[in-house]
Amino acid sequence: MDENIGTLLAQVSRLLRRSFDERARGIGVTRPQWQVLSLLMLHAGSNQGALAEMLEVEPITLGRMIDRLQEAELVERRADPADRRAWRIYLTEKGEGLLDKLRPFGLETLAVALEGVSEAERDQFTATLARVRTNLSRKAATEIATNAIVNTGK
Amino acid sequence: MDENIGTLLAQVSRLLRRSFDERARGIGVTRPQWQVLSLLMLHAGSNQGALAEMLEVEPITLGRMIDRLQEAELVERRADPADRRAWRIYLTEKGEGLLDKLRPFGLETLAVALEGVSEAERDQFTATLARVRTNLSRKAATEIATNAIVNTGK
DNA sequence: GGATTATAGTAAGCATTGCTATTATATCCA
DNA sequence: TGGATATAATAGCAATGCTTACTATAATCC
Repeated sequence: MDENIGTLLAQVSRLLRRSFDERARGIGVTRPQWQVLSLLMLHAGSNQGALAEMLEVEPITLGRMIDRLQEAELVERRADPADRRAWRIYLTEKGEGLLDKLRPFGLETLAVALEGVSEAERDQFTATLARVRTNLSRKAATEIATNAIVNTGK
Repeated sequence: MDENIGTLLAQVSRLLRRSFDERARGIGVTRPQWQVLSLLMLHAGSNQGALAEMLEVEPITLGRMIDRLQEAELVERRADPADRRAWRIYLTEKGEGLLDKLRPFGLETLAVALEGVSEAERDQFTATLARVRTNLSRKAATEIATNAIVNTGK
């Protein structure tokens, strides 16, 4: 009975990363790096704290990923004109080009992972994952608490 | 649209680890270490390769976790009498005692994570996770290929 | 029986991730 | 306005995890 949900989830997450990394190895980008690049396509100019929050990692974790991506010339830090503590992060042209190459690897990894899983099951699976994320997220916990106070104290 | 299943899964797995580690910090054991200890309760005397396979990690990864658990006197390596290359891994008494303390933390973490997820949804979720693990596992891939040959060449 | 091949485990090196602590800058409030 | 507090980012340490390379031992095959 190792079919504990937590263990299973950890295993699947690791296998998924390994599967993507095997495919993308030639390109020299890991899955977490790819996720940062993808996020930057949608949220160019965000600062490190905001990106960390979107990815549910600690700011220092994201900061070091940006270090490496900057070293590889895939992203660049630009000073925030309004806040001298903060950096704003942008994809470089090289980074944008790489994203186009990586997309097929992501799709292929997911296709293999979800083979034999119906459309309905995928939707249900995504919904449950999203719910669990909300349950565990520090940000969500705070908001829920705040709402509770607001609602109770109406 | 960051609701990519892969990203979501990685986030949830990370949040789950963080949540468990927050609870178990005082005890000085991380979630992956706890998983190794739990596995040893069911499969005492396994060698490192077998444990690594059950956890879907590489042998070297498990070997170093055993190093640390042995250093903490939670497990012990005994020489395999029939194979001088191999170690057989056993929980110590201290390790068994710790497991009893950790179990509530694991249950609490999972309870928080799955709040608002019905029994049926949990079963479906577990089933999908298990399916994805099979799809991504190297061992499974080999077995499937083998079965295909066997079945085709009947 | 002896060479070849396979298996168990370890070593080195790197990336990812977290914790706590620290620095620099903003913001708030009295 | 000036001190307290909050926020953005970084530094150091430790654990996890993978790849490649290596050693020691077993198993196999001619």
